[in-house]
Amino acid sequence: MNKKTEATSKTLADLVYQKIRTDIISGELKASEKLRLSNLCKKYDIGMSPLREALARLTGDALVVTEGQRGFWVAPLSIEELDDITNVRALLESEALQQSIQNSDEEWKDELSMAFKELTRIEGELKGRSYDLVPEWEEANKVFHEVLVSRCQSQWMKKMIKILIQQSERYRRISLTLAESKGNRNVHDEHEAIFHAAIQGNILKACRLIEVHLNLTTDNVRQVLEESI
Amino acid sequence: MNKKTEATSKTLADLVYQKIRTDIISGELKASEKLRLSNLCKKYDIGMSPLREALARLTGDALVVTEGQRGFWVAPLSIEELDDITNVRALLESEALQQSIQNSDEEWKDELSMAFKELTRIEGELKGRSYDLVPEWEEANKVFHEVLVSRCQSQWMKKMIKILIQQSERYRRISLTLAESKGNRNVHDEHEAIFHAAIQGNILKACRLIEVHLNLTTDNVRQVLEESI
DNA sequence: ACACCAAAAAATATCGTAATTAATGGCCGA
DNA sequence: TCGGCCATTAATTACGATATTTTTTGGTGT
Repeated sequence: MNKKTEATSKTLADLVYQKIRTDIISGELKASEKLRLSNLCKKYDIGMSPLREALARLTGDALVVTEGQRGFWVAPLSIEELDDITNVRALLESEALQQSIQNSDEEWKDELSMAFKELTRIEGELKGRSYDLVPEWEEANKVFHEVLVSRCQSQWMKKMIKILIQQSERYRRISLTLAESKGNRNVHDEHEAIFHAAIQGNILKACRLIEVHLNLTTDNVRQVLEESI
Repeated sequence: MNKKTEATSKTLADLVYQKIRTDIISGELKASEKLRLSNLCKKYDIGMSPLREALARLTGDALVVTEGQRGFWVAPLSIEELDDITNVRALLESEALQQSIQNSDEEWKDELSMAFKELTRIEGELKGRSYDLVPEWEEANKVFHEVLVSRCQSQWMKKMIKILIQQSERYRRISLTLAESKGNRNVHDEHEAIFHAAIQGNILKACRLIEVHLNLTTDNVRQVLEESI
């Protein structure tokens, strides 16, 4: 069907999987929305086979739910699940951070410093404006959190954290489209505190701080969600 | 193709997903084995479409791995991963047990007592023979562990524990086909200790015991695996 | 004769389309 | 109003076409 799909070792199923995942997390595909296969075929310009494969994989990520012979839906959102996700994520991410700090070396500290510096730089350029939905900040924020736990040796821990972050992101992104986030919070200071504790090897403090950080983010999201329901 | 598939709200993709999963966990499909699609079509008497869907879902469970245009393989086994899985499982399962105990009520204690009694009964009937691979014992063991964490409110915790148990099971089952497990261990006593601690609401003790229990099982499996590699 | 590479052939995975099967909704009669 | 029946819609699956990877083959140079 493609004449010379150069530089593409990926399958169409892969590509559409990523596209749909992005669209669910961004909220373009709305929570609980029915996913009609023929519509998606047109929308993503693709056949049934790769589409179904992609949806099957998204079901594994809990971004899509499916029922017998009745089709697929975007997974619903709920405040209960948001809290659940946050709790499990805090448990896993603080454990991963602990291990990461225990395995830390100079290289890690350099990487972390650079990630924090980059984040700070972007925040400076935004001069007071909200960070949310600014792509560069989103990316730098993601990198900072990834580097934090990067020295954790457990592949399974990382795999699960990845899924949970995906879920959190969906809640956060969707809450941002519903209302401007309340500015009574200094995310930069939270990051800075985590950064210093991590660099200093203060495991307990770093873990406590990251748990607080996750919970504060969730508090924001929950507030918006509660109002909008 | 089926005239009246009554009592079956399940799709073919569902059925073959379960079959293949069972065969991977039991070891009938061997670790790292290449899964040739046409072979599987014949073996499970099914078409490509539902087969591919099933494999996509199994990829999400990390029981199958896939690479671009090169197909599917049964996920490989390694001692490193076994240890990884055990550690994460211990972390999550002891947290879940803690929550379960905190939410415990009389009904839970009854259920747990019954599950333990049933397990004990079956062990009595086996009179010294190894429990492993005896279907009734396997089932009762599974039920006991499930009831233990059943009052944990976190759906995500349970979802992840389920995946990890699946993985552990694969390692355990496969190690049993490689060698008779060493009998220098009293699984019944371990269960009994966990049971009593849980019933008495001794959270710390119960959590410590279940961690030890998981690690002892892994020690057995690791021993067999090390020898056979 | 042997290693190395290129090109053809075979095997296999992937995908689009069409046929099959099940669920849904409306209509009619009780 | 309540079922039951049929038409419509949609999901599921089979199958055939295409693209990709792997293996084999044959040729070339050392």
